[in-house]
Amino acid sequence: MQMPVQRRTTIKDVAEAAGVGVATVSRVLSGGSASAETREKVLAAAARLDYHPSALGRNLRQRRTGGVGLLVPDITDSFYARLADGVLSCARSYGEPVTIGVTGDDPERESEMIGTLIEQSMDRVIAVPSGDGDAWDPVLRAGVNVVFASRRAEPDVPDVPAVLADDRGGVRTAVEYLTGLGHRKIAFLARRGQSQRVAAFTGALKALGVPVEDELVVHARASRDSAYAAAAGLLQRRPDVTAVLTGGNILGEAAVLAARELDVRVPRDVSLIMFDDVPWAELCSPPLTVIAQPAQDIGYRAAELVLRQGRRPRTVMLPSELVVRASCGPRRPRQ
Amino acid sequence: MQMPVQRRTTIKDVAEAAGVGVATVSRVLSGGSASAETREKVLAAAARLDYHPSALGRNLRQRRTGGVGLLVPDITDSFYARLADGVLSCARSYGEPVTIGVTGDDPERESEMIGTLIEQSMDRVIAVPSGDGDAWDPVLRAGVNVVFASRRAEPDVPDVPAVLADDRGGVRTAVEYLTGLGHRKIAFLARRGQSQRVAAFTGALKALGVPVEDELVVHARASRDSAYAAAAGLLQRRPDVTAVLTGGNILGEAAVLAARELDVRVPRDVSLIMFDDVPWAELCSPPLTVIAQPAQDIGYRAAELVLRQGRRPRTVMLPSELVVRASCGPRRPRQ
DNA sequence: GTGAAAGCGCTAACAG
DNA sequence: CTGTTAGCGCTTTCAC
Repeated sequence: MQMPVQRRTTIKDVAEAAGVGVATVSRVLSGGSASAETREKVLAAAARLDYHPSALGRNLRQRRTGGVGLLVPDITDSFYARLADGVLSCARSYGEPVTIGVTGDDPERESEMIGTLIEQSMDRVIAVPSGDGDAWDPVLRAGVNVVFASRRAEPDVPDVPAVLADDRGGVRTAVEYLTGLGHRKIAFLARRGQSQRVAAFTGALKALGVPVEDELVVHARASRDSAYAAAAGLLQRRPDVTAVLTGGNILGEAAVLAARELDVRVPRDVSLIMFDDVPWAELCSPPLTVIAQPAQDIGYRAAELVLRQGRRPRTVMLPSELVVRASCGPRRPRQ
Repeated sequence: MQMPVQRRTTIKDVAEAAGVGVATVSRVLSGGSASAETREKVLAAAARLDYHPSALGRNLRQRRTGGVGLLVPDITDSFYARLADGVLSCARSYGEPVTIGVTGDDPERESEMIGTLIEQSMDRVIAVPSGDGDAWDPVLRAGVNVVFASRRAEPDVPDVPAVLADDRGGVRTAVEYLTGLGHRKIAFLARRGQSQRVAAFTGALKALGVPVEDELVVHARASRDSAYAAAAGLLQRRPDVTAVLTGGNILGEAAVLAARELDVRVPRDVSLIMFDDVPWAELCSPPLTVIAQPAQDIGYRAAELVLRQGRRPRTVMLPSELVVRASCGPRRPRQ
């Protein structure tokens, strides 16, 4: 049994039904000039036939795809989900569809997705770049409008605006808070590619006269497993560490889990600050002190930047904020 | 200063460069038959010119859009994020882009998004339907391939396959577990539209000979605020309730928060079971007992259904599982 | 103010 | 095996 597929109503059908030319229909429907009478007829016919203009035809003609592409490392990560939500929400108000791609923070996969996007003639892309800034070169030359969100590419791509949270400020505040509690052996659990935050971290330590140990900066890949391994490894290897700062909420989750597993008490044995606020930070035991970032705003602003044609500001910096809850305490040597 | 936008390389350019006709290029690139020599020339020319076929042209010609549309209530909800991740992951293996829309569980917004999708000529859609089954009628008649994920529409739309988790089984197991612990006053915090689960809930109670009180089924809207209000309201209004089952993780979050705020201890004063397992359920204090659903699988399977052309099974049911942690205890009257 | 016609980039007939 | 041709549905000159 075959589903009775009805042929799509086209602009031509409407033109015939209204007794006018196709050009007129097009004009009326896109707000061009037409006599009141004609407009009336066209609108009536369109409504009667339940006509929906085909984005395909329009886009082909205009050599561009409506809609925006969005590339995030992991949609399962609450931070990126909120960022995506911001993008979606802004795009909706422009009536633009958004096509999403997950890069897994893998430069190769990222290029692959970029390929798909330009194949779709997407001419506006928001990305949390995972990889090689060079990968963006062909895209830019193809005239695609790119905005980076949450981080820049490395090496940096000039001419691409970005919407960022103030990592530096966040890290500095956190480190000051921790040193204020007496901590000296502070570790940083980072995701690969968070060199920005790592730099801010070591910079903050130096500024406060705390010696920097390279070994206390630990890198993990994007996956939960890798995060857990990194966290557990750190806690076991360095019992002298009394405070940990994590570069993201997946890493924070891993740190809490690892600490619990290894019977390291938070905040008694080690203080913990996590990058990015998530709903569960408050439900956690103990409730986690975090560096909150306006994930949703970042997405929204990035979408605005890419959707609003006209002059484009170079870069937008949004504030981070230290939200103190109960995962930090005064330094008490663990061993 | 104007960005030097280079005109897109078209199939015609490649044809000229290779000294063949456009049809030949098309054939070679889509795996049709051609002499080894010609194929060579075409491929070389394509590579040299960095040619990427335009999906726009192809789709217009073929009267369909590659790619699949995905409609979820809230991408910020970890369950739907994981579902989306499953879809994305499957789609990627088919090389299909996915366009995502957030419905906010609002039928009106859902219709709006459906409109956008058919305007894009999307001919394959995966949806967690929020509303009116009737809204899907025009879509189906337009020949769009729809698969529902995680729930069906109401009133149900025939001919639309669905990938579901076994709600019924999950609820029954949970209720049995709770009654086994001695609980009789069990409340169900539901999102609007979860009539399936509510029915399973009351059904399970009846089967166990526990009297059903309508007032113990509380409905909330999709937002966190509404969820919190519902949870807090229930806990205050009915101090005789000793166990709560929540229809989703946002509601679970709200219940934990409300209980904490109202100084109701879990599981001492009230036992709590949440629908859907999320990473933070384990980090919560106490760790939450949950009905786990294979969110990612649901998405993946739904994508498979919609992408694999050919015979389409009616419906797929995936198992739910009760994961016992520490949020339930024996009944102890609260007042 | 309105219609006819020319494509946008591609594929599928249809000839050769 | 390959080239020519006719559109897919739409917008946009360009005449009238």
